[in-house]
Amino acid sequence: MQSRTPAPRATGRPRSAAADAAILAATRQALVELGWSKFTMGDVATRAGVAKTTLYRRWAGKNDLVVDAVAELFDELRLPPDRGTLAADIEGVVLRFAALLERPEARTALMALIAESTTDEALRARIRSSIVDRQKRLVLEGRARAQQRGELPTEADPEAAARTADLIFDVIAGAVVHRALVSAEPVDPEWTRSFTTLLLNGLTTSTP
Amino acid sequence: MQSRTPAPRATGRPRSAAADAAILAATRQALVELGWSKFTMGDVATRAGVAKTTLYRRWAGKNDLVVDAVAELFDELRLPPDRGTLAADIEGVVLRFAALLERPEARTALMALIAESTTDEALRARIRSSIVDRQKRLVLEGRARAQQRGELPTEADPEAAARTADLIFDVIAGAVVHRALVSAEPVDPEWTRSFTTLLLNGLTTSTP
Amino acid sequence: MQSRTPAPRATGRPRSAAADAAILAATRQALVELGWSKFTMGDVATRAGVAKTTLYRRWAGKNDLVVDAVAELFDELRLPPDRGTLAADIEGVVLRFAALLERPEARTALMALIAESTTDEALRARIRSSIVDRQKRLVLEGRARAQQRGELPTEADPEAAARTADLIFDVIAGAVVHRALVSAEPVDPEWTRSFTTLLLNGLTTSTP
Amino acid sequence: MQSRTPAPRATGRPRSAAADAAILAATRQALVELGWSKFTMGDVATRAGVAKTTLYRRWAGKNDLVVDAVAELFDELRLPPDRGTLAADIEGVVLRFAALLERPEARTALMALIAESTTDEALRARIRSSIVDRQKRLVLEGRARAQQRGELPTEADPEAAARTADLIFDVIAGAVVHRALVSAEPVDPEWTRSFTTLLLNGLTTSTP
DNA sequence: TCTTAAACGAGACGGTACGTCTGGTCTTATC
DNA sequence: GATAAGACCAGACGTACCGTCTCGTTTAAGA
Repeated sequence: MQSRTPAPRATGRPRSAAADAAILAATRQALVELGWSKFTMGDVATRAGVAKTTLYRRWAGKNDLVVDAVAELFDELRLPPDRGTLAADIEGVVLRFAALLERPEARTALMALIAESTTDEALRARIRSSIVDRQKRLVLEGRARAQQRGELPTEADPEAAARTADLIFDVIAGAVVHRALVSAEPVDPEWTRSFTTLLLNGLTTSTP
Repeated sequence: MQSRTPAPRATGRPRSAAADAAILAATRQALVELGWSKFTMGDVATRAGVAKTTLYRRWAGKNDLVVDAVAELFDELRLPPDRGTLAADIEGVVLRFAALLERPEARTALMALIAESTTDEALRARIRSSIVDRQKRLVLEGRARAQQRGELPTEADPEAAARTADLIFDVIAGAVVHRALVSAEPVDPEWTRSFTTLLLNGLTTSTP
Repeated sequence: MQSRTPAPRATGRPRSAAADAAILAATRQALVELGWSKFTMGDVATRAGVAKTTLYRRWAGKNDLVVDAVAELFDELRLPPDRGTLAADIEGVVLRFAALLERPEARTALMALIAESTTDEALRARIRSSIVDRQKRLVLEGRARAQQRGELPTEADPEAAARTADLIFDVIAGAVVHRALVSAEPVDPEWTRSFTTLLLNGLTTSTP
Repeated sequence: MQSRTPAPRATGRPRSAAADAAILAATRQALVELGWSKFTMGDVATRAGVAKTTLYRRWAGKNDLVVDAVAELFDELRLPPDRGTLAADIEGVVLRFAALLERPEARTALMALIAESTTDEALRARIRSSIVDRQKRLVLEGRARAQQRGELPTEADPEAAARTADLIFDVIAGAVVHRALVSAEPVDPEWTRSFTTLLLNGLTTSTP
């Protein structure tokens, strides 16, 4: 986020830090109330009690602004305290992720940004670094715990280990997002348990 | 799709079927070239050689039009011919689905529509009936084949069977979409094989 | 008006005379309720219970249709019965003309058509032959009566007589129209008497 | 005209005076080239090198804009220098008024505005205050000169004097407009002399 | 009575303008 | 030099009419 204030200027009126916070809060509020397509920069400025120029001085446009606004939400995601088993850890993170996706500002912004990113490589990079990649640590931490417990073997090849972590991340995040946003069904404890069982045991053995 | 011609009128000049086809084709072309945010109704009309009013006479707006345009793409998805094993069938359908998601019009439209659908219940229903639910048959057909081969047991409870099918659909579709659009990494045969192994055997046994 | 049915066709279904009447009546009604700028062909068609094509089969456009519709009103203008003096005859015709201009359909249509005619020579000719020139007979008849009574001399030069008639027509019609539509003041008996006195006696002698 | 800048704002970027002038000039040019019915706001904006929003920020629509544009023309009308007789003064002002009505932008706009004003009371008031009433001073000045010369008596009753001035204004303006726009005949010196003679001497004595 | 050809209703069609809204920039005066 | 205010250009929005067209149906005159 500090990337957008490239150099600390020595002269003139300093930028208002309060304005930054107000703008990001107003952005999230506007996303909640309006959704993506009715979300406008002018509206955010009004809500934040700020001039439009102040927005554009800090962010290049809608997309950049919203990335920062929702990144703050995703930064709150944490791995739950160690519950003793890999299955419990997975269920915990799935439910926390699902809780995040139930916030309307996250739902609408996330999908819209990904849609925009299909034709905007810079935006894609920004989303990955600000939002997506930060969540991978959850997978890595979870695996480390499981390996300590002896539930998972320690992989020799670090490259293969990274590939597997990416795969698991895509499976977990993808399944939860698809369930919540595409199928539009609740990610409740029951579904979470079924999903975790499938993920751990596989299709051939998880069905009794 | 026939929902947009509510009643077969007996009187007046009939609607041009050629215009319908030209508009849907122009819609896909515009999505490819412009992406979602620069996609405009006027541009589609011009490409299709049609007046803007003709678009609005058939579709209420961008969203409805694009749903129909991309639904035509998804209707082309077919389960590959029986390859003898469940693993091969899964890999086949994953690769076909990934191929579809590599088409820029599908990528950009799908995510944007889902984003819009988070604040538009009618749109969500339209997407489900026109696009999503139709693909579930792939899961059902694949399971039937596997059950005939004896790879999967026949479930007694039909409700539980339906829930499982939904779960598998969310996992497969979600993982592929996430890999392709969020992680923006290729869904190549190697990844597909790893994913299929994980799905069939589970996390605890699939990592040697 | 018959100019719009160029040749009596020998075959096919004949045009409905009832439709003609209904359309002209609907035209006047629409002018009353909507004024010129909100007057639309489609609305007239609906009011007349007729298809738009039926309008365009008979008239080339708004202007032509309205010319015919208001011409019917102006055809009702008659010189009042001989009241014995030129002053009384003038007052009579001024009041009748003013009564016509109080009809909203006449007010709005007349000025609008004249405005259009400034950039449409054919329309100007059509207005003159259908509306304006027909009223000149009122001036000619009035003069003839006055000459018979001896109130006005008989002019020797017929060309000069015609020029004078045109001048008087412009003065009477122009003054009444300007009073009614531009100044938007009532053309009541009092004003009519003042105007007639001025017209007969002139500025230098009419103000006591 | 200043009525459209309701309050002198203290803050924000001030409105461009250059834009105002460019728009009014473009309006007159468009009226000349296109006439009233083909005159469009978008076209004026393009001619003036201005965005459509800039037009609508200042004027509510076509009518208001054109009133201001033609009012500037009418403001140029002046009583000619004193020519020594009332007849000469009248002829002078008639010819100047006629010259104005020969400008296509004045012809087409004036009649169209009057037509619109028949169903729009606010527009009528605007036309009167911006265009019509300002010309009455010509009548008042002319009468004052004539009274000084002794050609006309000084009226005792100021109300009657006002009524007479209004009447003369309607007769002069009405006759000239009718001659120029309805009869579509030239207001040349010959016609002007005949008209002035009629106005001064009346019908009964002006015809030899 | 049976053609037959134009008139008719309905409404879709390609266009064009409307007046509004948004995006992103700029120009003021103020802080 | 940052700020609030708001004017500015550019261009898309969805609507309304225009005048034309294409249907299927109706209707009178001539065969």
